[in-house]
Amino acid sequence: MSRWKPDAEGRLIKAAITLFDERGYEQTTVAQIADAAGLTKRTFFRYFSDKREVLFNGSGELEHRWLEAVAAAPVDASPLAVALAGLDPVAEMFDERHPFARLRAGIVDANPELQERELIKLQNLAAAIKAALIDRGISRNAAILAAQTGVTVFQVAFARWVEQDDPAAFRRLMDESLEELRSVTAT
Amino acid sequence: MSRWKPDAEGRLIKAAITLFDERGYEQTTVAQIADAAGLTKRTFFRYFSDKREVLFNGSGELEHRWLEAVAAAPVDASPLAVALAGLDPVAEMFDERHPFARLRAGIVDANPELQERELIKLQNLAAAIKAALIDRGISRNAAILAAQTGVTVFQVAFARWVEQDDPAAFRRLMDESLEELRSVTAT
DNA sequence: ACCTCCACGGCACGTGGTGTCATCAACTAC
DNA sequence: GTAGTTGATGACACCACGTGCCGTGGAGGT
Repeated sequence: MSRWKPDAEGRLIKAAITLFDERGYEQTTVAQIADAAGLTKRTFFRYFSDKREVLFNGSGELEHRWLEAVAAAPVDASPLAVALAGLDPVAEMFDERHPFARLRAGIVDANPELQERELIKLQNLAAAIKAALIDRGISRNAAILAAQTGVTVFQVAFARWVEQDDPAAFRRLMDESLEELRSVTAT
Repeated sequence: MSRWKPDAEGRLIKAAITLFDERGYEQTTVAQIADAAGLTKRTFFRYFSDKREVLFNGSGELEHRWLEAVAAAPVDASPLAVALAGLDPVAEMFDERHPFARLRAGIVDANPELQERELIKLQNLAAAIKAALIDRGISRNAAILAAQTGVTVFQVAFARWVEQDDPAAFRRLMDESLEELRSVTAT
């Protein structure tokens, strides 16, 4: 028999989300999370660099998928089209996580610290996309703006997807947001 | 003779920036800042809600100026034009603060915590602009995208302004960024 | 002469986050 | 099967952030 129960990280995430949802983020202590997962505070910080990070487990996969799609985009595509190539695999990734995303969004929306973390994750994503665009020979200026615009479209569409009921609507909402952005910037 | 030296807040800000620049943000303690300003830790937290906030003194004025300009924009202006109306008074505000902005940008760039705070300030600004646009009768969707786009243009132009040498170039850099954004989204 | 105000000091406390060492099942080597 | 090694976790001490609470004493009014 093994010395410890398996999947310590998963247990911590599950315990954290449950407690954040029940009592709120600030009212929940790291020690309480660790305790609920049958672990200690010290172990929590071995898996997550800080208390917020336990809610941002999926951000690595998001960035990974997005960058893969960017790398696979046609060579003759426009900067914005390349940046937006990430939207397809990302939409696919979210289709099955609608209930979880809602729960998590409720927690994040209720706490400024978590919103800050969410924003810097998005900025890191934009920076990575920008670097990929520059690698493709796109100018620095166009790369920044295309990457930032792509992430903005994602951000807006994500917010809409969370607050409506159709889990499969993500891709459509992204297209709509992009179209609205074009119409706004055209004037 | 008065019991305390005047301008406690200003002394705290000055001491903080000096110490952050010399030793780095994380290596500087709130107690050290307060001590350098001839005050105590407790008093620091009466002026600033947390350690980061001492670097974000100007954000209130920035938002105020921007929103004033939005309110004063012509009734028939497009959503994006209204959102961008804030760029003029804001550019004017920054002309005289180029050296300070550089010093501050160096500190912020060296620390993720501070970048998070900067991002949420920008998001709050975008949210305020969005609300102002909605008040003017602009649709929710267009308001979000116009506000977010306006802030993105500001953000990009600000970064360029800090890294180049002409303190008066802000307005021009904003126009260039906007033009590049139009060209990126048009394709 | 008295009173009220209020900016600040002082102190205790909870929590986040880290460095360091101990523990002990599982795995490896022979 | 015995010995050594590895690696996830516990245990503990510690520091800095941030807050609640009360004390203090000059400024300014009556």
